[in-house]
Amino acid sequence: LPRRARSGRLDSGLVAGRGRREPISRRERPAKKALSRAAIVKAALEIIDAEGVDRLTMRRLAASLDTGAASLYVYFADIEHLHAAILDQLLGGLDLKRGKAEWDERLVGLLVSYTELLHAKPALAGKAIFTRPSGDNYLGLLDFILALLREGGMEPVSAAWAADVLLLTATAIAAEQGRRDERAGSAREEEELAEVIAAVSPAEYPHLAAASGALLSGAPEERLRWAFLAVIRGAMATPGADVRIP
Amino acid sequence: LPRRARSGRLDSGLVAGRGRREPISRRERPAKKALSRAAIVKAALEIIDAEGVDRLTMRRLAASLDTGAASLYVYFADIEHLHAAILDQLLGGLDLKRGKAEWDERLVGLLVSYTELLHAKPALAGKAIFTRPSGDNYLGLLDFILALLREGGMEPVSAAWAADVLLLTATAIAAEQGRRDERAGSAREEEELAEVIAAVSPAEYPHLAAASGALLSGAPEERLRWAFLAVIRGAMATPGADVRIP
DNA sequence: ACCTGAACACCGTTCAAGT
DNA sequence: ACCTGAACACCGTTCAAGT
Repeated sequence: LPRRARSGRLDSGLVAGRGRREPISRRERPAKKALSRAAIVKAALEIIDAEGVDRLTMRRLAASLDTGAASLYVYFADIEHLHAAILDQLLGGLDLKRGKAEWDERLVGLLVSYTELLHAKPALAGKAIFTRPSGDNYLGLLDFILALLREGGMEPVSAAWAADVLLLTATAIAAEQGRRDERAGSAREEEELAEVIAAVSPAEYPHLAAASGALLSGAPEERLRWAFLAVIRGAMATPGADVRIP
Repeated sequence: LPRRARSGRLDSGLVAGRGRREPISRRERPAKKALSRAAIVKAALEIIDAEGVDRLTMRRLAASLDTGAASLYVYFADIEHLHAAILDQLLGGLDLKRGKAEWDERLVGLLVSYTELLHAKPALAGKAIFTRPSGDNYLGLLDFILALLREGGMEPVSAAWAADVLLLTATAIAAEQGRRDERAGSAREEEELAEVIAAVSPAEYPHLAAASGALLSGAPEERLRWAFLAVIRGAMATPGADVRIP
């Protein structure tokens, strides 16, 4: 095992007696599995769950796989492709069953599930706005959303554009909401905008002052369902032709 | 001027004759202005315009102001607060005039302007999803949107939630679209998802295959206007009570 | 083809020390 | 109060060299 023997990490585990550092045992790092896209994504998800998305870096991920960061570039062109693959894997947990409720109620439920899935990983949601995944699970989700919209009788162009907007909205809300939760720990100035809105001057911003109660009202899930419902209803009432620029 | 004399950057300008490096002249760095929030934001905008948002870092920004990165922390708690201040400054360029068109047409136009403003700065738009600005210009924009929605007769809670969703949607679209444009230079695999969608298997994803033409159809501005119009119409038809969870 | 260590070219933030 | 250099604790990506 020449490579492992040369490893600095392993060496420090073997040089015993100094500072009681936990030895890197065979239990922790069993029979060094071969690298693969799937194995890398799995390890990435473990890091995210254990320490949060911010701690997921190429270097840290590589270390958890007992290799160097450079090795990951055999499987992913860059960190954005890695993020896309992780997100697609996550989407595999979505339940795309038929169900018996009305099509719009099922669609809202699905989008809420999607948002909640991303909610715990706000940083990942933020990345997803830039790099949408193009894996099987994302395609399956998109296909299912289109099916529901068509089931509801939505015009084809509206349905296509609505699916796009709905997914983007869900992703953006997950990114925003999730980050807000993360910050809650700091406690000193959680929700700066909310505070500013609550204290805004009626003379300077009359409509804002009048609406401040409404702006801060509603449980997160209510507002989430409202957003999806509004987009669906609006899309239903808006054929693509309404915005055609000649 | 003891500090400037000690500056490594300036020294390298003074040691003449080596490699023809452009001297840091008084024209370029005139009479070293005092730091202030406004001066820092101004310098940041100059960097963004000249080199793109990705090049805007605390260290680089500080260097352009002839100081060290640590000095900026007197004015901004962290880089996110800096981003929020930059975005708010940018929003000052928005035209909030009354106009004579119908309220919804004016609102769509305003949101398109907002998106275009951010479009050139996709990375900044991406940050704005996490940290919304809470400066005067953002408040003014929010106030104006609320005024238009109320002018259209929208129910107060719907109007408040719609303003929030519209701004988030515009920001997310700007982030997504802008990044796509940035990538166009690479030319090898522009729009991975689009390619995948165009070539999707009808057996596996029947609705997606059927909608692939519609999904890729439409000019960016058509789709943008459609998205805003759909949200506005949907919000009009969706009172907050429709999603109240008892 | 796959994997590696080392290097390259950077980051944001903190802090003791100065003015 | 404001400003600084230096340090701390990191990053993503490339590349020559190995197997």
